[in-house]
Amino acid sequence: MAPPNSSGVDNPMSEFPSAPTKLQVLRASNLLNSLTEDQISEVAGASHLAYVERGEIIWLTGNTVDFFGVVGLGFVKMTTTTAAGQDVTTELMGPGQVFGLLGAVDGSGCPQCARAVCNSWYLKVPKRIFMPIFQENVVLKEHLIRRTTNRLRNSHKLITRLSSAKVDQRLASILFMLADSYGVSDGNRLVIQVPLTRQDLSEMAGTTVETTIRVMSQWQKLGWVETQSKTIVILNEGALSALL
Amino acid sequence: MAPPNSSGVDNPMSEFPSAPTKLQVLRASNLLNSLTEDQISEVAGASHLAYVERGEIIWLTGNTVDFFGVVGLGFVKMTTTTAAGQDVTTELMGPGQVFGLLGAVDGSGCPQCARAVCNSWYLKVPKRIFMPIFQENVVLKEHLIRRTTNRLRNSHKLITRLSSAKVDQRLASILFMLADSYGVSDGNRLVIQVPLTRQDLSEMAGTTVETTIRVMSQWQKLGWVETQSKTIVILNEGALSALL
DNA sequence: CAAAGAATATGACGACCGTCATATTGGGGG
DNA sequence: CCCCCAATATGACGGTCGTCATATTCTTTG
Repeated sequence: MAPPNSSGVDNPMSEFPSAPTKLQVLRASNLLNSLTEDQISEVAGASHLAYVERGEIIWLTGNTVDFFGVVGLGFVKMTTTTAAGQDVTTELMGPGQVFGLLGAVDGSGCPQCARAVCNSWYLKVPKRIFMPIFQENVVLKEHLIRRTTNRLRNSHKLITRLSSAKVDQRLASILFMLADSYGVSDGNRLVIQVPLTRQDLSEMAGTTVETTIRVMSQWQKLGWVETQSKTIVILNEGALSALL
Repeated sequence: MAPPNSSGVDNPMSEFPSAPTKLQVLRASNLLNSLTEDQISEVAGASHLAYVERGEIIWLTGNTVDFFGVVGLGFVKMTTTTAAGQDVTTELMGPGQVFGLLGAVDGSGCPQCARAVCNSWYLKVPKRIFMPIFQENVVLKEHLIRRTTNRLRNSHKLITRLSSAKVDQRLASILFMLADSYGVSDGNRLVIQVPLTRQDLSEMAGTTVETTIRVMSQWQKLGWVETQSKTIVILNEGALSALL
């Protein structure tokens, strides 16, 4: 994958999203922005911006990699493939979010696959450079506890939904979760600025593409949601909430 | 609940399990045993052993408590109740395991309900005493990162199962997970020393009691498992594995 | 020991949704 | 512009398992 224009300037002639700078990525990370300026400079200097296209695999489950990632622009999903060949998305990482750091900290490598949801930029932070900094930084450890706790909490919520909710409830719940993190209100419209296919949604909801399409199609006909190529818009929050 | 004999001596006249000592509980915790001897003594001195009976609630979701728990003897399950009134167990804490500490660390209180699976002893550790010790202890923070990461990993595994596996596969998977943590090999028998009802299993497998009973009943008829009042025994690992 | 309650067992029925198939639409590339 | 592929839409069918009901067994309590 030839790197596109990474000068930080939006190039209207190019289809690629403009690359953020390494410093921008690190400063946008609410986990890593607790590093000192010197440490941020050191990490930025040793890191590399990488570009991935939609669907591209960053690493596979069980791979050994010498870096962890920070999403700069776009989204990365953490997935597991079942014995039956079905993909399950356990987490979606958006801009500023770190992925793969825990594997570095506990030496377990890559317990899940990391794959780009859309064309994205991410920062590859070398473990070799980062881990000594991590070892000396108590505040970063505290932040990591909090971040990991938050992720555990979200996992518990997902478990609860998967255990008992009907598919439509699960999908509504996912839309609200996405709106919480990546939604923008625009009048009566709640615009989820994540470019997700029905396949992506189905992997998060523990169902099949066909079922996801059916539910979303019905909601579109009812005027409850609207989808465009890069967004999902919640038009009737009340109706979706009432499903829960 | 009147505290039973807590002298540390097994009383054959009593139906209550014998109480461990506070020091035993702390030393058995692979998270808390990284404290210094002085800190362990301080924590033990300020803590109280508590006894709960089967089904008893230690705290409800949303409660505010001034302690976290360490299981001494028995098991505690962390549950959420759905809008439809169904209980979902996200985690099972056994002897030596800490519950509620993350709520203390991040100030979120009790995001889940803690309930005794069987008659159990646990240590109530006052947050007021513990948190200053925690703040000064980098090794404990590192251990907590690891522990929380491990729990997050296990949650991802559960999510994967719930997303796509059939009920029998889910139950088999849960039996193996339990055997991993709490199983003892005895010849060809893998004895899971956790006293779980079909209700408990169903809450962990995201299904109903009736369905759990059907599956387990069938496996008993096939000679694959055997259940007694306090244990589940895997008799045919191969057959259960083949379901996965 | 007897009674009560909890846990387990089982049957009947139907709803949810997965599977398989086919058609249509939308987006990207040449 | 055309072609190809991916994404979405929809139908038919059937399997899994949830729901409701009832019976039996086991455990606990007085």
